[in-house]
Amino acid sequence: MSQPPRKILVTAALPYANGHIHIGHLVEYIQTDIWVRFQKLKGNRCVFLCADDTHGTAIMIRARQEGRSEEALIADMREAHIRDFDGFDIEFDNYGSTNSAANRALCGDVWSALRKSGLIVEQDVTQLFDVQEGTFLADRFVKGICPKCGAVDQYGDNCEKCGATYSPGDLKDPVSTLSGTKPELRSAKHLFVRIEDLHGFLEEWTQSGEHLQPEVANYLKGHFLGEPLRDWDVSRPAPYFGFEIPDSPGNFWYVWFDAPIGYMASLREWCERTGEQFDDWWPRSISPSAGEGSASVEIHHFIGKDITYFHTLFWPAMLNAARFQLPARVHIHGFLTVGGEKMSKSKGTFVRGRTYLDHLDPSFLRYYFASKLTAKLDDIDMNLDEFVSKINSDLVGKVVNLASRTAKFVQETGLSDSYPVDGGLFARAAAEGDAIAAAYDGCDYNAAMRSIMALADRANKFIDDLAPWTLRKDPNRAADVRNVCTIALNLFRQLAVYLAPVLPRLAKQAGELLNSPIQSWADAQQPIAGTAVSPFQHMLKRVEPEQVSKMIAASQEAPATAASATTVDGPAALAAEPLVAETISIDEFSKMDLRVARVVAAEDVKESNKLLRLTLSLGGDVNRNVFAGIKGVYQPETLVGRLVIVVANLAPRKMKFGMSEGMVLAAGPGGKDIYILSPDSGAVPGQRVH
RNA sequence: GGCAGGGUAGCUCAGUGGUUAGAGCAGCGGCUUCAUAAGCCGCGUGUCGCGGGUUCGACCCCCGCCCCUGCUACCA
Repeated sequence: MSQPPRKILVTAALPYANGHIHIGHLVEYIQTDIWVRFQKLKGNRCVFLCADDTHGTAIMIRARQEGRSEEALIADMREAHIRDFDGFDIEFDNYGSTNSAANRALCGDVWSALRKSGLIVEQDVTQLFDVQEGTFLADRFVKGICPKCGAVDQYGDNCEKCGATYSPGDLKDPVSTLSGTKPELRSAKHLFVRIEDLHGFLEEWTQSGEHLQPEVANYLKGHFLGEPLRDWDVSRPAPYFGFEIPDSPGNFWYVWFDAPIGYMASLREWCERTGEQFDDWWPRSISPSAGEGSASVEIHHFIGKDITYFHTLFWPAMLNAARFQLPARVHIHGFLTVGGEKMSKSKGTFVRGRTYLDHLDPSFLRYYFASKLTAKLDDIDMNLDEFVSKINSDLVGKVVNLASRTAKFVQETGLSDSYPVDGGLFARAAAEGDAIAAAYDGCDYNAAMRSIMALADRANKFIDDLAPWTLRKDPNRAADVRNVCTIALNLFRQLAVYLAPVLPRLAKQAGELLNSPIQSWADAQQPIAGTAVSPFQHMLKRVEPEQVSKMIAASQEAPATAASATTVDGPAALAAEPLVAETISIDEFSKMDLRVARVVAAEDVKESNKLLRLTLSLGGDVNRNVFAGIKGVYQPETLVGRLVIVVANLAPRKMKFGMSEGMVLAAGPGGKDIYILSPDSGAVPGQRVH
């Protein structure tokens, strides 16, 4: 019954600072947050850590395109991430950044341990180099013709058409997607970790059955552990946004080296803030196979299946080599699909967290995901109709309804002075607490939600059978009414405790209603009596399907609008700006390079009262950073995805906020009357306007 | 190609070597009207992907096949 409290360190994967949080990310953060809240409610000591993952080529390139520093970019994104997580009640004990002093120091520690173990080796790596941009090109930044089958537009590492794999040097007619220029082969020194030396350890750790789901263990065994492990390339030559390796000037730690160490850095920051000892929470392990004594801390990582091998091979290898305690468990979840399909920008199912919050209550998503999540790494599907009906019938119709149909009968009197005889209902539900707890602890939230809803059904039937609204008509039965409602409200409160990890707001509201705060999992074991009952207030609004469709519409990339109208147009516009009398030649016109472009990012320039910062794609990976004076007329979110016309050869202009590399065409006199030009549907980014 | 996971009622999913395979939602009929048009009762449906095999008996075990998804380290 009462085990000693566990000491648990929990991490969720670090979101990359290159994009906003979307509902796919939220599967993980909600899953983890529920687990952490559950552990805390159980009385365990639990620390929940996360951070922004900030390094790497993608960040460097994007910052360059936006004409600002990497630091400015990641600072903005971090702020947005924190705001989004907060909106979903995801409560980290510390939210750090991999670009922090703490992380640099810890990377240094781990690095020198690897050096001392003799695991670091040097090898030359030949890669394509973009001379114009002055940077080596990762495979995804090179396109060319497949050397095997001749398919065009293939990435540097493999061909999507014929499936051939090759090295970027083999690619025919390679083109850098950054600059559009032809890259050249150059070789540079890279540093590798010889993890094959740890093969035996990894075999044992991954296959022990204790740390990983069985599918994952099989995957690793089949894919990696069956043959010698290849050396892991952990450095990148300059220029690279990251930490320079102290004993190898000009080389930087690869982003996947410093990202997981970011977990530790976040812990260090938390320790500094709270006075806790780092070594108590992430000890140096004496034994390389990490003893998990009862007194020691358990480390739990929650990740998506896309980053499995980083967390189950490289990371344990690094920890082992540096003699840090290994994770007790890596919990791996699947991807989110919407309506049975991959999230899609054009279908509007690629929903950002922020967009969701503009339309819907975060509790809904928390509950919905909880009802779908199991311990397996299957993908989970978000069916929007089901989403609406689950929220409305489970949460509103079953759970909250228990309170809303009885609370007002006892508002005057409060709960009965002692808990009445209820035929064992409360006790039976209390007895299920351990099973529900086990489901939470084992990440089988689906099972937990099923059990809880079954309890809600029983409670509703109880009220229905006893019909307090009928009893109420007989003045002699006032005590019975009070007793029935006392039971009903206690059953409601019990459910609120069981749901508290998922729905912290509901738990708080239940506490306020009954004037008895929910603070612990054990609160579900004892009924309360004699407390006052506050006036009932709505706890959750039911979902209207229109809210969901609006959210989807707001997430949809604007399709070309087909407007047709036969109207009579007035002369005012022409009068305001008369036609220009002077003519130009076709040659003069053709000096202007007008292009179709797609808005791939749009954001507010805070310091300016007119400007939005737009990132325009001209196709491929050719992007332009353009400032447009349309703030207040267009919401940045509504621009993303739509096609515009840009003057591509307008001389770049340095502005206070960065470089503006073009101009988006719009009609209208200005002020609020600004109308961006769109090409007809069918146009694609990069096409020239003639 | 290989590997992993999945294919169970209209939808989303549970499930176990053994009597007539389940839940929620949707649908249909009734009751109720306290409650956020909420609640309660009753009803239906399924070749449990296909074909073999093991077994007294398989949706669950084995083999083959089909379909879906994902992965396939020096990309993130």
